[in-house]
Amino acid sequence: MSAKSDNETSRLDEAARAGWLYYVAGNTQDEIARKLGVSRQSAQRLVSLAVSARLIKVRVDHPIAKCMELERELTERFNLLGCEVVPTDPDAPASMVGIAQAGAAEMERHLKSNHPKIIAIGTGRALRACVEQLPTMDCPQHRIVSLLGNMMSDGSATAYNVIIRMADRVNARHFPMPLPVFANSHEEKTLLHTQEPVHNILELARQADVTFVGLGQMNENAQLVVDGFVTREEARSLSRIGAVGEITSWVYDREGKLIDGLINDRVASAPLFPDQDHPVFGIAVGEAKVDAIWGALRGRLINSLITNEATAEILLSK
Amino acid sequence: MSAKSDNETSRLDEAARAGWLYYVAGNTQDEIARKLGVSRQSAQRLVSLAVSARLIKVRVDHPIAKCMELERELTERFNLLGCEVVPTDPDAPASMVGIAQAGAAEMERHLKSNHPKIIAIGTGRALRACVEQLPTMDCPQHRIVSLLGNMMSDGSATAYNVIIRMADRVNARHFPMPLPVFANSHEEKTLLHTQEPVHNILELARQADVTFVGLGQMNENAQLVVDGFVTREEARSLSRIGAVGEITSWVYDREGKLIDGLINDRVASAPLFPDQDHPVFGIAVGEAKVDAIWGALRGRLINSLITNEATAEILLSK
DNA sequence: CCGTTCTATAAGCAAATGCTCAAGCGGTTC
DNA sequence: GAACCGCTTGAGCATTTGCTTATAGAACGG
Repeated sequence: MSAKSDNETSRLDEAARAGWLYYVAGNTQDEIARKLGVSRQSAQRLVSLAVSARLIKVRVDHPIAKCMELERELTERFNLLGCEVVPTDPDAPASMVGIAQAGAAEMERHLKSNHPKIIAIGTGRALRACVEQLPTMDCPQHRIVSLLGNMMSDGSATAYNVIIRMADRVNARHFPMPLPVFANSHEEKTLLHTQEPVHNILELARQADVTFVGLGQMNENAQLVVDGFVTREEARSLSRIGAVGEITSWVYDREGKLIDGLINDRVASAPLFPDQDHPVFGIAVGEAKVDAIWGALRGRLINSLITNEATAEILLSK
Repeated sequence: MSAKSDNETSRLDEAARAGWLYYVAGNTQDEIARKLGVSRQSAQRLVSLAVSARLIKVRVDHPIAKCMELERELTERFNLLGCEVVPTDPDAPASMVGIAQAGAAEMERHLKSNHPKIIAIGTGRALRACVEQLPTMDCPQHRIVSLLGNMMSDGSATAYNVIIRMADRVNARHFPMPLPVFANSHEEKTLLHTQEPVHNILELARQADVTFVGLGQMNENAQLVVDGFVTREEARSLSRIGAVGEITSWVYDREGKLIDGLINDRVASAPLFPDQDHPVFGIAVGEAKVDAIWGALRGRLINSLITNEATAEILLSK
């Protein structure tokens, strides 16, 4: 199934062994070199390969008081099903470091279940980072369904194809959405949605046991603008009429209400089901996203949150 | 409940934060020092505290081919319910490093269950090492029951009081066995076992959902001899009539059959229930233990095994 | 068969890390 | 109030690590 050569596999195997000797058994790289019968440089390379191939998983097993407190406050204030707040690196307050690990851990919890689950996935930088942190596993019992297509209207694909990467890592059945992000008109969208396969996928998404989405801010730096789905001009008008964020391209205001008309008429993504019982994780960090997060929480477009300390503090100070 | 001062707690909190910045966010200790507003030396101390307080958990997430293969062979040959083989440090083939982590991970799996479980525990260096690796958690739903007392016949206690440490770490109800390891006679043992509280504990042990025991070899270096429960002379005679190992002080031969009479008449530990459906993990490493492990597996005194590569290889070459 | 390419090894160096020791600091004892 | 104890801090130093460059050998293709 995998295209890896024996060569590469045994190399990873050696790397795992070196990583084990280094991180678990506490050997120095010199010792590892001797024990494995290679040069110190090779040992160093093996260890660093083990790290970069994400064979080495580190977690901090201590409830950092501040983060716990923020989780508690957020959960209470927004009646969340789940909430995780990770420490912030003061130099990179909007970095995905930590968030990615936490998100991956949450995904892993669900994936490890023997009970078959439907896992719905949006797109975006945050989700991509999370999926990159997933270990390779074997989960044929689960189904991963995409909440939105990743086609431009001309048929070309966008960068953040999260679902393919995820399915690849965890070996699960997956259902990418064979649609553009935006239809050319409301009518076209309706038409697309009635196609049999699309209909099935939308149905799966509706039944998802757990959902993970990224949150986009709605201003001139919006991902929708960067990706070219929405013109700078459109973004400005959306912003002017109160849009603060988007989830799977559904644009909403500070109350978490979807904006009527405009581009929401043409969004081909699976509809959002606010206030359901199954967890819907929003994953986002950074001051720029605070309004988007706040709106999504208010309108219960999401009911679970993964963010960092700095972002959580701003959210709670509003 | 805990005797930790606020001071100590906040120090651990800082340590966790430093550990997070170091291991997860990949900062250097200089950067951490700056971000946390302390000297580099303090940062270094915090990081090393985080490690020594076992806040930092590292696991290698790669099926090392050799170990997998050994697990498969052992499982097949001895029809095991569970088997884990960890890499061996060539310089310390009988070291608990790795074994302890693997054992702790197995324990953690059971402890994390919401469903209340009865977990039975023996004693010994291996089990102690495993328990030391457990994170602190809160598991009031489970019951931990000791399979044997830890009293000398004069009432003094022995070193490896595993169950207390374990219960302490995971905050579960626990049932130490209020008995000496050996009674003075078979009659006394029978009498002791009919006492109400002892009877209850034995009953709990019988119902255990999962059991963890260490395996002792039976020669002049046997733990039973070291601890002074058995004289060197007795050990020699046991060895002469075929004893190869002991589990919770029950002595058995190379077929895994309990040795009739002699000290087995006086063992006050919970009886062994070979061939049950619930996992009974034996944890042991080292060439010296191979005969003991082999016998226990043959007689199905254990049905699951945690050991290391080197030991597994010798086992399979027999 | 030769040249090319790739990889492992070796040497060396700068940065990062871990450790030791002495000084400082707060509290306690006499 | 002086001496002392325990603990933390800061400085210096030895070790370890990550990275760069040079070289030798193996693998490959023509």
